[in-house]
Amino acid sequence: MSIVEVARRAGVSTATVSRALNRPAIVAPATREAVRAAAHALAYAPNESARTLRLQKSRSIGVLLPTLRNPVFAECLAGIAAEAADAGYSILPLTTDYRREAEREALQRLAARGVDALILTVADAASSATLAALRRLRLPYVLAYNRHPAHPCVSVDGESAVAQLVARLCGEGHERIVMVSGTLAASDRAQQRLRGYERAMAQAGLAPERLELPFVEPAHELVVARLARAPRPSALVCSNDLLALRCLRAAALAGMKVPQELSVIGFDGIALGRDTMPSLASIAQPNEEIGRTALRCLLGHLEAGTRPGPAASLTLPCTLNAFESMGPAARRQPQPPVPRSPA
Amino acid sequence: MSIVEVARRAGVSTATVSRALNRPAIVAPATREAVRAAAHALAYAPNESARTLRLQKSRSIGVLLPTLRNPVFAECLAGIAAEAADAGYSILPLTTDYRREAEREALQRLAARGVDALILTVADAASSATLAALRRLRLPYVLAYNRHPAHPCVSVDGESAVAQLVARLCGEGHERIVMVSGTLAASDRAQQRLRGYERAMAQAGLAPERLELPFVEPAHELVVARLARAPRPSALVCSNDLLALRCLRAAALAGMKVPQELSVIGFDGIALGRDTMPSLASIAQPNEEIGRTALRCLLGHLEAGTRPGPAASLTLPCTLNAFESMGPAARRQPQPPVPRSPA
DNA sequence: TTGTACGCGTTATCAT
DNA sequence: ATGATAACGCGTACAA
Repeated sequence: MSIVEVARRAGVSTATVSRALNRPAIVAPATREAVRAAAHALAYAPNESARTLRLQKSRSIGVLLPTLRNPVFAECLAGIAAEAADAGYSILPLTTDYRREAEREALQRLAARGVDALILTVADAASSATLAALRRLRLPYVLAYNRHPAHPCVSVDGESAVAQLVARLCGEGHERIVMVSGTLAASDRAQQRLRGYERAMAQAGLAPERLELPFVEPAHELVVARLARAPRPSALVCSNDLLALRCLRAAALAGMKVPQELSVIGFDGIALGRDTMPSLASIAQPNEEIGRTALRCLLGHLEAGTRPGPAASLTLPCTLNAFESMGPAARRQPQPPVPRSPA
Repeated sequence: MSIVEVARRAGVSTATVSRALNRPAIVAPATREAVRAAAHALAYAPNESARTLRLQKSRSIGVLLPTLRNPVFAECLAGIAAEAADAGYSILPLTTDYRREAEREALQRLAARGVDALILTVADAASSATLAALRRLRLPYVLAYNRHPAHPCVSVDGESAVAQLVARLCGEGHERIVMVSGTLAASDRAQQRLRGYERAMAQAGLAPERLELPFVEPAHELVVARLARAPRPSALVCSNDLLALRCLRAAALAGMKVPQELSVIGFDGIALGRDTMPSLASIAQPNEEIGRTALRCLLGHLEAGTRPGPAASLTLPCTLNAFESMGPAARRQPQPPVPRSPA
């Protein structure tokens, strides 16, 4: 089913077939149609490997993500995949499970596969050996979620978003706000969010407090234990939605009403947060849009024959989903009950 | 950075380089080491496109899934990806968003990319035009989640699992059990689960009742409305966990206590179900294992030069996660309160 | 044990 | 407007 069969069937040379299919304008209408008919009849599809070898372009994009078990990255990949499909590109996804060695290996494999460009989320852009290796390969790339002045990044300003959130919480009377995060070493995003929290707390003159949760295990107990201990927090700002969901459960286990006695806010805005009870307040990132944007950025540069540099970085807006799990702080002194009917 | 440079640097022919790297046993130890040193020094990685063209094998597997937004498929893909990485294979994932036309297109693209085999989840195996086209391509493939006697499938027996669950619920006093499902046309799995429900209800002499929820929207209102109407259900058996989560929320909105007044059971066993309040009871599928198994099955056949047939089908066990959201039916007649201390 | 030469399927260059 | 041909990088049959 190669171009040779099509050529034979259409009674032309292989060169003409190639031209008729790739640059229809430069062949005679009659031959063009003959070729098309033959190709259609044989259900001919050009062999992409041969094409890649010849053109030194694979029309494929490598994607390096920490995991697909976190809906954030699954959604991002969905965005990348949709946009790639539209443009006739394929994607080669590889996950690292947050292991730094895995990043290097994956990069090698993607390079060998001849991807035209890469979208990646690394553990820590500042210290990444992977990025150093990537620069040497001179492959176009864009980071997703990571933020670093030396690299082209499609990301959100998590630090400011968290700072704004904390400021808002303070404005609503919260004084005991605890930041819940996972293993900081695994994610520069978590570090940025923590910075935003610390900045806002300092500005409000409040003492910061951090609760670090082990990565894999639900670990509700740790949260429950903290919630039971005085001074009890009035708000939990969580580094991501998966943690926030666990905090919601922990609050229930600890017997604290959300949001009356405790506000819980996540980060990511995963779709499932709309279905919980209470629904999960969260700083929502446009995950799918991050993927789509990163891919479009790359394609633009590929067409132009250039590579995205730090100047190509884009900061997408995140929005606060002020859902049910957040509210103003409970008053310190309980008020008398509101009378049923106006006096 | 081709094999030519390595050959030059090692002072041998390209043929020797190829042999030294692919079949080390048949070259002299000294040359072998020289070649390895040169390859290492140049960070040489064989061009996969050239290799694919020459060998007519791409060491890549196409993966066709409905969506990545449902954690079920994201987890499955993670399993496929992990197993593929171990075996030195790449994966090319494409999603269809439950659109049947998209299945055909995707198949064409995967074939053009020269994948060695395919793993796919189609809307409905019985009526799939995609599967017909696939057979004509003579590409090895395995269906994941789909179940059909004419195809090799890695799946679970959802029908029996739901039937058993319903039987158990009946045994625990439930009499008003409603099945909640999405658009049936989009998924033969949902149809099978419904059959299991209907069978068990018939066996118990109970009247079946189905609540169909529109696919995308949360649609809590529909569930709330049904919960408010007499006769109120005592149990909701949901076709998947995403629906079940919504039912959990709907129950809270309707003021029904779970599981005391209403049991809610899902299907899939997504990881997030452990973190909700109450935790989500669910018939858990081994999603990741389904992916891994499908891939291993394919690789085994690729090695043997054969193609999996219907006889290669595997049914993996699913397990009932009897978490907090399910319990025995409330007694019809309220009992007198239990005395605090024994008489 | 190693080297030479060919072909995998495609597209671009250069003739015609 | 079309055809012949070389080249992309690799693995292998065959020759040495």
